[in-house]
Amino acid sequence: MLIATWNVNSLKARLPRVTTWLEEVQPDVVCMQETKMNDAAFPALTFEEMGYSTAHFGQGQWNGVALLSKVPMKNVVANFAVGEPDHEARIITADCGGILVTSVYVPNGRALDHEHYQYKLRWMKQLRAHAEALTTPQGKLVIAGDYNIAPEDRDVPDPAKLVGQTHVSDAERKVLADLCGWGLRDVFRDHYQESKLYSWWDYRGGDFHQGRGMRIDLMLATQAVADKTSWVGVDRNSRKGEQPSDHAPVLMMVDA
DNA sequence: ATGGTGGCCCGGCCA
Repeated sequence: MLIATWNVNSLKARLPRVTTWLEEVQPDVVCMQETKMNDAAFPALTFEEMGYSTAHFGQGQWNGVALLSKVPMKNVVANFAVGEPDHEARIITADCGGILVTSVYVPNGRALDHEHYQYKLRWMKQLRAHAEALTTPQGKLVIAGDYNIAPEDRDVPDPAKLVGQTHVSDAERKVLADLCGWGLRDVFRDHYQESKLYSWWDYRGGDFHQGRGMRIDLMLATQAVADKTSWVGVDRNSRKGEQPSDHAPVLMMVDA
């Protein structure tokens, strides 16, 4: 089963590229983020014609997450599975062919002294509670999406330049490590050790072409899933060309 | 230190 995550940065703006990509790559399950539309505007029929079941949790012009699945999808949960519901559309979960799959769009944080940063830290703690509520560390769970956190210094080009900024702070990395400590593996890191492998590049300043990005789109999987993961990759080509998202898809192949 | 690009939708906000 090929599972992908992609922050599309507006599904309305990206739909032609998304459908072309689905035809080429044929992922079985897709976690999508930043659809930036209402549920009524979500092009479910377009995806259904391509063989996908869909679930969307939107709120309008910001945020919005979705799941596409070619394998039977059931038990859809919009929002957190436990605790106070988030007031923004950032998380959706479903059972896709026996694997619990959660698509997440973690709050950006904006700045270390901003209220939004505290929201981000709280959000990550609730995400751990969400995982605990869904299953045990021995279960089959993938939480994939835009975490807006670069887990380690090797996930950014120049750590010294980012001191004092979001995405790399100790507190953010700690709440991510705490989530993984529950029983999730960063499957990309199980397969690649080198630095300078990214999933997001700012539109500005020619960052993509100059290799300035961050690895902030993560696929976290319980051990049972990670053990069956034969391949992981970032589809950099999808960051090229006309009207790209600023994120590239990340993919993992889970053997039956 | 700022602003750069590109979403939202048309004046800034957000990333």
